[in-house]
Amino acid sequence: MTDVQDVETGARARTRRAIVEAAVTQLARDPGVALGQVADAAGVGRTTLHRYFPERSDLLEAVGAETVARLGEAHERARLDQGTAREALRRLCPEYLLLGDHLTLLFTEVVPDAPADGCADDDPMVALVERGRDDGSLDLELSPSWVIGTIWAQLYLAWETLREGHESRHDVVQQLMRTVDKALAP
Amino acid sequence: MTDVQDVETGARARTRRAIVEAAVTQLARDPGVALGQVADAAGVGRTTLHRYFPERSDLLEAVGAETVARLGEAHERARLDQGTAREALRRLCPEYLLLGDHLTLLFTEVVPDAPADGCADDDPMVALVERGRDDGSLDLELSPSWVIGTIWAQLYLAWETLREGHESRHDVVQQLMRTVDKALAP
DNA sequence: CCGGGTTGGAACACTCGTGTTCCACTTTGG
DNA sequence: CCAAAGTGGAACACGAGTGTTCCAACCCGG
Repeated sequence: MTDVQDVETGARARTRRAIVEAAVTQLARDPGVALGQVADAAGVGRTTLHRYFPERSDLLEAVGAETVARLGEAHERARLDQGTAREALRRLCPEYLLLGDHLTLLFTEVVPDAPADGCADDDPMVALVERGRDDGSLDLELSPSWVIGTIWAQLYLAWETLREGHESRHDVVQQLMRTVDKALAP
Repeated sequence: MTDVQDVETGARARTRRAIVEAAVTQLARDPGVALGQVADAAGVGRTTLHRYFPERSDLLEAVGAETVARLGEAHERARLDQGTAREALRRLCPEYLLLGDHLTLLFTEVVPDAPADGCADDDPMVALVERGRDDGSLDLELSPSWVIGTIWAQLYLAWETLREGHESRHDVVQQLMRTVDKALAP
């Protein structure tokens, strides 16, 4: 039983990581990118890529797993269950922004079975928003799905702005927090 | 000299419109959609589609022109130069929302030379935001490009929400206006 | 030093979308 | 009613991406 999280050392593991990372970058740029281009970006031959991921869908699955894992880490670091929902949200946004291209993948849904923008029932974001409505830290006139959608939309804007390179991360985070906070406060 | 805007009547014009409209819908769903699928959606043969638009780029160009035209009409209807910038913005949002799938095309930039999210200098949106910063109806701590980005991001969210069909247009417009207004007010 | 593990390139067959040509059919306007 | 315009389908060549096989070269550990 070779689990997804094998011994992440040695040549094989290193090659595998390189391919997945390159795939994340390239897929974020163009969802229909050719596998040969991913291989080039990873610095490996196309043959090698196919050795690790026989079919395109296998690679997409691996990328999805990686994204989900990163998402989970972000949730942990943000300690979502501490303080009011709004405070938790203020910790969560910068963490999400660290996901980089994974944000693009989540937003454009190029990846299979990755939790799309607030569609999963076990999404911590859903629970967080529910809590925010209870503790009065969120605007009750906005539906939960709209609140979640707004957060994702602004996160995407923040990441795109950052990727363009015209504004510093500090400025982007500042404006992201300000916008989200004002929009969602009661 | 057969201009883009011919006598928009007769069989040819009707067929042409059907193809372009189908292309807008299909391209919004999948930017890499096959031309055969566009032809099917338009209710014409693939041969006929190629008769009107010899190459894929020709169709994309026509779709882009259509989008730009619709955008212009929305700008006119919103009477951007009347009242404060914030008032104009409140008229503009619902108009933009009427653009439907064209919003998706603008947002995902599948179309050539269509003014991407606030990248064009002659974009009325840029002028509007400049005015808003002058007349004090917009938050000065947010950069102009962030303000424009926020508007587009929320518009896209609104359209996607509407397209899902879980909320009425009235509710969506209500939440869109409330969110944008709160986020961008000083 | 040697042998297994790993790699990359060449070559191949296959699928799919594209763009083209040709021809028979239907519609429409004079 | 009849010719011209418009249409749709079949068939074709072509290119690009995919997935596979085979083999020579390389690296690293025992």
